[in-house]
Amino acid sequence: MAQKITLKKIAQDLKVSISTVSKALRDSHEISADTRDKIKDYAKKFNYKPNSIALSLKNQKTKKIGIIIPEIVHHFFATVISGVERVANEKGYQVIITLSGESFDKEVVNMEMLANGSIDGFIMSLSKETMEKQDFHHLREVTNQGMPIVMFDRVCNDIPCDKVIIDDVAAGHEATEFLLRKGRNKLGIISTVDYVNVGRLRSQGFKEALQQRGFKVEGHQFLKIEDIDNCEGAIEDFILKNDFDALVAVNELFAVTASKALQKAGKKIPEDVAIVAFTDGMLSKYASPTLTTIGQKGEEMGGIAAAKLIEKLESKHHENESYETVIVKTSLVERESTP
Amino acid sequence: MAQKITLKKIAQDLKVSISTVSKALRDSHEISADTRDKIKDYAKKFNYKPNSIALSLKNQKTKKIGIIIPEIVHHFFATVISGVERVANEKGYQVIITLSGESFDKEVVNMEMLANGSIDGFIMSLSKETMEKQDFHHLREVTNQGMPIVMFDRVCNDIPCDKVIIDDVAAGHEATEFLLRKGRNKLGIISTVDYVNVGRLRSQGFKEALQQRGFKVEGHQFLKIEDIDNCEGAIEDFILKNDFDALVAVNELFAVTASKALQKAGKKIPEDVAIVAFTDGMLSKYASPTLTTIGQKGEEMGGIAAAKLIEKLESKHHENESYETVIVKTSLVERESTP
DNA sequence: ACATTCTACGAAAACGTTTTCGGTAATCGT
DNA sequence: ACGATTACCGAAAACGTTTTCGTAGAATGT
Repeated sequence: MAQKITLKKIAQDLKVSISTVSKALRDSHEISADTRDKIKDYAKKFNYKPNSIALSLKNQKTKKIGIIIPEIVHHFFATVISGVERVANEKGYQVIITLSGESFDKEVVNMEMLANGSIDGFIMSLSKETMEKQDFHHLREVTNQGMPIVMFDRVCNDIPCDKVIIDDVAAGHEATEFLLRKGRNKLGIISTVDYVNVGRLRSQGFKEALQQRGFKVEGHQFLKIEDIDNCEGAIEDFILKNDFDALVAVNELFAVTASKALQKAGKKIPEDVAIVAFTDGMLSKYASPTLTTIGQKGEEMGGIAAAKLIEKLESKHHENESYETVIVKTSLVERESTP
Repeated sequence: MAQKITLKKIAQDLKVSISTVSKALRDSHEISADTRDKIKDYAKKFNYKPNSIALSLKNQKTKKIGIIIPEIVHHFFATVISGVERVANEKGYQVIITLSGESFDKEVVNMEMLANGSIDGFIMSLSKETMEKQDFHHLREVTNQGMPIVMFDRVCNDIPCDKVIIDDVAAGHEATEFLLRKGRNKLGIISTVDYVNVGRLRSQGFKEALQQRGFKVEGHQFLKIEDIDNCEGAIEDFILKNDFDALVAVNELFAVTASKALQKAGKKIPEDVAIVAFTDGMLSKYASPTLTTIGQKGEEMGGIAAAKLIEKLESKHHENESYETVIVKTSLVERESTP
């Protein structure tokens, strides 16, 4: 009903110029106390708030940061967003979210839409398809225009930008070493296909830990899942065909699926088989038995990513052309799935 | 590096006017084929994309919709966002997300920030504090300015707007009736405090179903949880002090917590105690035993909310001053926690 | 009394678009 | 050959800000 109030309208109603209104509201010394108060009262009465679009256009910055992630219905990504939102808000920024749905094309389209002035910078985690194709032209285009990107979790090294990751190799190593110290020696790992960084790197850590302890590492110890939504069959096969006494799973879903398959096969957890999962979320906390996991610190990663991006945005342009990769420390949370 | 290219720059480089460039790019018949092609080639070469901020300012619409939800680290809300994002994107809209963190003040602040021209309309679910205070002035202010709101899940009736909800009473009824038909007759319900709509209404459905079947309904059958993060103690008490043979829980967390407490107490599920939960998510699917739940259709709700909002936005202003409440049908998914 | 400094305000540019309105040629019709 | 139409292009306004600059009158200094 009541149209949005603008500087112009206030100026007309009060018979002063637009400049005067603007200055009065910003407490300029150029304006007499009388007119200043008059204008401020009027503005408050009609609940004036400067139009952020106009400000964005004028200032050439939007105070918005764009997020592109594969999925939001995924606890880890949700925690990251939560962290980004928290520190962004603290610094007066808002967050625009788009979802790639693991599709390269949608990632490209979303980037183009956001890069046309809608935002000041990106925080993103690459889609599976992008990782697979290794096609990063859309990222390069954006950085070439001078728009900063901070990548997290699923990153690539071909683009000059800050990155926030966990040391997946070290984490895989830690999970494996933990199981070895518990006296287990027939280990398997349930991972993703290799083009997904996290899967490959955690598997590598797994391998290194075993080799360091002098164990032989063989192919049958590795299961690489392609379709995360249909993993039951593969996992069941995997645990039945092998005689593991401990499993590492690169995410909760694989872990709980394995846990169920094992129990169905009459194995006791953790007595017969111990399990360590990644990505400490709901499932780990509430599965039966609860799962020992390596936490991925999504909230923290999001917060760091946002802080780094905003720092770049607010440092006087170009000055700071160095890029950093922050490695977030993981932490192992012991629960019932390990002895 | 390479500065963003604008109409002005193209015009300068090609020695024509800005208007000519704009028209050429939009295939105006006023421009000769020669200059049109020349301009289009140049624009394509430098990857020109119209600045969306400038467009927003000119058109007085941003093609963005704002979402305000209590938490994003919550499967139901994540699915809703996913649905909103999907249909919004289909219709050329983008999504800005802010989190209230269940805080009234943050909800107000976020609304004010977004209402200053950043978006064309709201989709939101109220924070717990807002429900408790029953203070909706911020919503009224926004609607008074002519900005449409669509509320979902946690709604209020004091504001003229579209709403998307599930029929919580009917759903509570359905869950209860389902258990009764299975022959159970000592039922309890684990719910939230009453000012949270969904808890109150589902409890009401529970009550009605029992009364319809001629059962007496007593206070000891109801547990109302205040602090969702510390519910174990209360739930354990509840199931030990009562001799239930079936439980309704208004969310997954309560259900799985109860399930664990019951098993710890030596009860078998579903033989001794059956459980029906709400909000079909990860936990229901992967708990042990898996949980029979009433799905909340978050994705669908989000999609409907977005569709209704965009419809309002694109109907010629003011014409359509009627508001609708869409009731999304729930569906019961049977799993192991019921016989 | 005259030059100088303040005080208080307005005009206008700028951000990047789109669109309306004119205007200048050239072409057409007769 | 003369008016009318057409093809093609530019100027300018508008969206809502902020900011630089200009300037009128008043106050001050000598």
